[in-house]
Amino acid sequence: MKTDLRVLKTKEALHESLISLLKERPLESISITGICKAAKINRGTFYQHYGKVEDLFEEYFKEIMKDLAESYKEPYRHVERLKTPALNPAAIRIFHHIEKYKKFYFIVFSKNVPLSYYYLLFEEINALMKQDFLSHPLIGEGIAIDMLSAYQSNAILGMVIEWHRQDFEKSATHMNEQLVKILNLVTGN
Amino acid sequence: MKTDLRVLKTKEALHESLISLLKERPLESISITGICKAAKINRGTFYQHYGKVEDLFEEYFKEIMKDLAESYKEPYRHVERLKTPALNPAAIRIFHHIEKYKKFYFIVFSKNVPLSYYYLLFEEINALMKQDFLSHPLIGEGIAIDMLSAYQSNAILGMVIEWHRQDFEKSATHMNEQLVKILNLVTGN
DNA sequence: GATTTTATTGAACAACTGTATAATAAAATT
DNA sequence: AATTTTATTATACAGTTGTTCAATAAAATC
Repeated sequence: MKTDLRVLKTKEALHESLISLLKERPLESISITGICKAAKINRGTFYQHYGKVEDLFEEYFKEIMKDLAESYKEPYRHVERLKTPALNPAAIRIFHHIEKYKKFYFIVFSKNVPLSYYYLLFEEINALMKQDFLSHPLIGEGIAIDMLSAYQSNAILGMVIEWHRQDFEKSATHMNEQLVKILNLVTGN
Repeated sequence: MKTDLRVLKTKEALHESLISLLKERPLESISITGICKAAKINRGTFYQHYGKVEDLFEEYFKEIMKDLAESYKEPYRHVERLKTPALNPAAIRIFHHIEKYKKFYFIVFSKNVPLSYYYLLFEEINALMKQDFLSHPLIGEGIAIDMLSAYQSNAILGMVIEWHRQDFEKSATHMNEQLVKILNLVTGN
């Protein structure tokens, strides 16, 4: 009794409708009425599952982030582990993940979108960063581990913000190189 | 011919109306119609200056951020400059500034608010961070200065996010201490 | 102080929002 | 296969949104 087929069909139709509308115009100009018309779903049904257009996008965005989460499980073949505690799987994967889903991250980092998308991404990276710190007990005196991981996670997202500001022109590999250089600089090369 | 008195009055009335409504209910539940009724301003006049409720809040938020910008001009009396390049005036002042305007930053960092507020804060800190890096030419090989400053600025905002998540319970002074400790750790104490 | 400029008002309109209800259709359960 | 449960639909309604327009009032300019 978990997933009624009708609900699955409805959500699928709404998802596809949103995606197809997003190819034509920006998120903020898309109305609930418009999505429902395109999806041939009653507007009342939309409200049974979501409250606003952004909630629908958020659900879709979570799907995309699953790809990020799963990519951690792979052994990191291509990048050998560096001595710095900040360069962990989260950091290594994030740029390539974003590059892969460029189109969506253009939206996720756009001005008029709710802060909640940013938080979703932050929480994902932060959780892995924290986990990595906990398994490397080399951390220091009187520092709240939550603060440290928030610091490091968001530092990487800062690079993503700058990357987005430059329309994701640089490659993910280049971003990783920049990160390594910054970490080497900051760790006192 | 710069500031028509009527415009000033209108904006002032709308600002005050928004602030007073914010004391009762959250930003997302406040309508343009409601603000205008309370301000005794015609709704059409609102649209002459803003597009949505969030734009009005943004204007108010910019006023508050002027306080942050101005606080840099004071000599930093209370904190002696540390050797690390990351601890600059921006970093030093930010926590106290946010503590001072707690109520507004609860909104600025809330989930359903547009990402643009976050960006405003980021840009403010980032500009100062960059400026500080440029005056300290000790920066390294092949690192884009924009990336480095984005990294450092947003790292600090990461701490603010965690701080907000804990309802700003810790003091600004405590946050500054945490920052110094993290920088000492990361710089290789 | 008279004139010009322009912001504000009030009204009206179509579209969208958010909510509710009864009827229907499609699943799940037995 | 019959029954029960529940998601979807169709419809309706009051309120909000975004826009336009002529009339008015308040500033700026001369």
